[in-house]
Amino acid sequence: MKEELMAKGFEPEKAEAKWYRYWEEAGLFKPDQNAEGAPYCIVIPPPNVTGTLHMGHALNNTLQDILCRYKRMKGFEVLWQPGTDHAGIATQNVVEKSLAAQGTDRNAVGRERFIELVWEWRKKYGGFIINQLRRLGCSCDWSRERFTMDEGLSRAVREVFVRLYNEGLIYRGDHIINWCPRCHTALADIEVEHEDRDSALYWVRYPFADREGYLVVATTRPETMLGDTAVAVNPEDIRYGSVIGSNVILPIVKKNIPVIGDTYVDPAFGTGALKITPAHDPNDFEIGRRHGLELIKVIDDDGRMNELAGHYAGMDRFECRKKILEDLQSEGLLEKVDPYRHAVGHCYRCKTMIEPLLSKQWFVRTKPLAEAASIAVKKGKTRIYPSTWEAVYFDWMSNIRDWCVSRQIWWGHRIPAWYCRSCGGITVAMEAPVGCKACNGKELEQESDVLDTWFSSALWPFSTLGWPDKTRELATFYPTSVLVTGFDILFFWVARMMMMGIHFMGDVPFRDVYIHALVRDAEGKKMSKSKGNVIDPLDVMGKFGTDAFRFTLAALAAQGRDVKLSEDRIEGYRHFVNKLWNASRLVLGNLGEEAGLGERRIYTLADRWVLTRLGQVAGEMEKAFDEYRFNDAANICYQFVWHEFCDWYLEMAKKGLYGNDAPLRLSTRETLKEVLSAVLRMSHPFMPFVTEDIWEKLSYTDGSIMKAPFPERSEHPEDREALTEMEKVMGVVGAVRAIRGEMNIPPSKKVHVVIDIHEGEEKIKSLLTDNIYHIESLAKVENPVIDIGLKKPAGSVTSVVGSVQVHVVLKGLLDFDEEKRRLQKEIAKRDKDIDMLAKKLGNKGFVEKASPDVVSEVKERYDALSLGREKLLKNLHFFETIND
RNA sequence: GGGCGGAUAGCUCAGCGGGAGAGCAUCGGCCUUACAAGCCGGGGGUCGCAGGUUCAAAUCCUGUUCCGCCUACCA
Repeated sequence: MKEELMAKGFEPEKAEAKWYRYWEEAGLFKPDQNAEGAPYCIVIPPPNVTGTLHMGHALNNTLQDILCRYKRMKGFEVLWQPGTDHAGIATQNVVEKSLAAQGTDRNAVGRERFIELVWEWRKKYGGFIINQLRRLGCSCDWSRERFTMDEGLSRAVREVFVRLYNEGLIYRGDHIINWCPRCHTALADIEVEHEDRDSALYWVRYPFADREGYLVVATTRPETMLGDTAVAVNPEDIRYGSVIGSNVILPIVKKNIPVIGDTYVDPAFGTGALKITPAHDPNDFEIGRRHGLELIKVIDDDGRMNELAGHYAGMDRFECRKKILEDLQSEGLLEKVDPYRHAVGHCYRCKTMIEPLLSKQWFVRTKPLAEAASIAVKKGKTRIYPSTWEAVYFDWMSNIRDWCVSRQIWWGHRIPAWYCRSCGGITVAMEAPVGCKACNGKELEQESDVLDTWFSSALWPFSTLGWPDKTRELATFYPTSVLVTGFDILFFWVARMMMMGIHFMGDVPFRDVYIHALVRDAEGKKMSKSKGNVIDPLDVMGKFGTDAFRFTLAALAAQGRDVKLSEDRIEGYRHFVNKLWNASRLVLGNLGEEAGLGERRIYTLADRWVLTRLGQVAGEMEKAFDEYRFNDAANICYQFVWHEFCDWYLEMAKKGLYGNDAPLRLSTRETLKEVLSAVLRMSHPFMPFVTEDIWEKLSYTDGSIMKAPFPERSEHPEDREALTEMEKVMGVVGAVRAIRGEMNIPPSKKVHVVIDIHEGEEKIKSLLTDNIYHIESLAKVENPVIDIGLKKPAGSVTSVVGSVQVHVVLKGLLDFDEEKRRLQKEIAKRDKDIDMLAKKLGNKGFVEKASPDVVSEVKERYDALSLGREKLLKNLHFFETIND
C-alpha cells in the first residue's frame, strides 16, 4: 500500500485554505457561459456590514452553497450573487459608539464628516463577514460583490423612488408613527416587538362640565391625558346615549372637551368610555380624524413632556405618569387602579418602549403593489417551500399597511426630495434640481431623512444585476432561481422584493422561495449573547472542520422544524468526514497504474449491487434536492457511503484486492475507482473541501471536482436481481453474526457453519456457494457446508433467514437452556407478526377491498414467516428430544 | 384575541393510510492488515389524550391537554 499518498487523518485547516484559494483563483465561482445547462441564480441575503457570522448565516449560506455546487455539477450556468447591506441604524450605532468613546458625538462632527467616518469604518471592517463566508466555503462570485450603498445600487434606489413618487405610490404625510425615543427614528410596524408586560389600568374621573357627576375612563397611559381632545363612547351604548354632545372637564388641564360617539369603542372594555389623544395613539388618531379633533402633541422626540404639558414640561414620560397619578389622587379623581397585563411595543434594536408620535413621514402606498405580489404566488409564478408559509404570506399581503420608509438617521440613502424655501413645494428628482418644480425658486433644501434599509434591499435581485441598465446578467439571470432565507425576514424582505420586482421588472424576482428554520441551541432556545448559549460557527469550524459543520447543518435542516444544534452532533458528523477519508485511503492505497479492462472486466455480485445502489441513490438525492429536502439528501448520502459502500462493498472488495486472481483484482480496482469517484461527487455539495482533497489524489488530471458531473441515475441501470441476491447473502452473514454476538464469540474464533437450503431452491444454493468467500470472511466462518436437506449438527445454534436454515456449530460452548430461550424468543417474534397477518387475511373486508398488490404481499409475507416459524419449531423440538 | 407548528425509543428527530425507523446515548463482544474518530451484536416505543372515518390509522377528520413561535389598534 502506498502510505505516502494519504495522511492518517484528514487535516481540515490546511485543505480548506488551500482549496478555497485555488477555486477562487481559478475562477470556478464565476458563471460558466459555456455551460450546457440553463442559467441558475441565487442572490445572497446580504448580511449587515456590521455583522459577524452567526449560526443563522451559517445555515442560510451553507444551504445556498449546497444548491449552487449541486447545480454547477448538474451543468447549469450558476451565479451566486454576493454582497452586503449598509444596515442603516446598526451601522450608524457602531460608529456613534466609537465617537462616544472618543468623547464626541455625531452632532459635533456634522453630517458630512460623520458619513465619511462611516465609509472609513466600512472600508476597514466591512469585509469581515465576507471573509467568514469564504471560510464556510461559499462559492459566491466575489468579482461581482455589491453593497447597497454602492454608486450603482444607489442609483437604482433613486430611480425607484422617483418613479414611485411620480406614479403616486410614494407620498409624504401626517401619520402616527412608531417612534423610538432612543434611536430617534421612526420604525415600521414590523420593527416593533410586542411583549406582554405587567402594567396597570387606571380609572380616571372626568367631571361633566354642565351637570353633576363624571365619566370614568380607563387608561394605561394617564400621562397622555394632557393631550386629550375628547372622550368617546359607543353610540349604541345605552348607558351613555344622553351624554354624547355634552362636555367634560379634562382633569388637571381643566379644559372642556367634548364627548363624542364612535363605534370603535368597545362598550365591554373598562367603563366603555375612551379618552382620545389623537397625537399619541394610532387609534385615537383615526378617531380624531373622523371627528375633526385637534391634535395636541405633549411628548417630544426624547420621550419627555414638552411645553404644552404645563408644569409637567421637561419630565420624562414615566416620571410624568407618576406625578399625574399623585395629582389625580389628591384631587379625588383617581377612582381605582387595577393590575393589568398587556402587550407593549418595543424597539426591535434597542428594546426601548415605543412612543406613538405624530409626524411627517414618507410612505409607500403598498396596496396595489401587494395585490400583484399576492396574485403571483397564487398563480404559482413563485412557489414557497414549505408551502405552509404561503398562508402567512397571503395574510400579511392582504392586511398590509402603507410602508413608512423615512428614517431620521444619517447613514443611508438620503431621500431625493428637495423643499423650496420660497413656496414650500417639493421637488423629487434623480439629482439635485437647479430650481423648484413649482416656482423655480433657487433656494432648495434636501430632505434630511434617509430611506429605510429595507428599501434598498427590496431591489436587491435586480439592482445587483445592473438595473436600471439592460445588462447581460439581468437578461440571463432574472428572475433568479431561488431565494433561500429565514422566515424572520419573510415580511421585512421577501414580500417587499416581490412587490418591487413585479412592479419594476414585470416579473417575480425568484421562481422559488425556500424558507429554512431558525438555528437554536440544544435545548431549543434561541441563541443569544445575553443567554450565553451562542455557538460560534468559526469556533466550530476550527474545532471540527468546515465540512463536518456544513454536513451537520444540512442533515439537521428538516423542513418546517427548527434546527437544534449542539457540538455533539457536529462531532458525530466529523466522524463521517473521517470515514470518507479512511475509505478513500483504502481505495487509493490499492489502485494500480493499469488501464481499463474493457470487455474483460468482471462484475461480481457485489459490484452489480453497489453500482445499482449508486444509481438509485443518485436518483433519490436528485429528487430530494429538487424539493429542497436537504436533510434527506444528506442522510441518503450518509447511509449509502457508510453503511453500504464502506460496511459491505469495501469489505467484499477485499477479496479481489488481496486475492491472487489478477483479472478480478483489476476489475475490482476499476469498480472501486468508479464508485469512490461517484461517492466523492455526490458528497461534494455538502463537504467541498475533503472531497476536493481526495479527488485530487484520485485523478489529478481531471481538474477540480467542482467541474465534475453529479452522478446520474441513468448511468447505472437497475439490476434488481443483484439487489435480491445481495439481500440473501447479507441475511446469512447477518444471521451468523447475530448468533456470534449473542453468544459472545470473539472475532478471532472462527465457527463452523452448516447452511441447509430449502427443498427445490437450487438457485439459492448456488448463489450462496458462489459467495461463500464473503460469508467466510465477513462472518468469520470456517469449513462451511451448503446443501439441500442437511441435518442439524449436534451442538449447533440455528437461525432462519427466509427459507434458509443457518446452523452455527458451537460444540461445548452451547448452553442448551439459553439456546431454547433464544429460539422461543425468535418464534414469539414471528408469532406476533403471523397473528397480525392472519387476522388481516381472515378479514373479508381486507381481502375484498384492499388492492390486490397489498393482499398478495401480505400473503407472501405470511407464508415466509410461517415457513421460518416451522423450521425454528423443529429446532426447538430437537433440543427438547436431546434433553429427554 | 387571532393564526401556525410541535407532541413517535433515554436525547434529537425522520416517517404522514397497508411490515414502528435513524443518529446519538446505553449494554455486551472485539486493536479483524482503511478507520478504536473504528468494527460486530443486543436491549429499548399501547407513535400526547379521547372520539370518529376506513377492510386497514403514528399517518386522514373532530375535540382536548401541554409546549413553542408568529401576529394584533381593546384603551
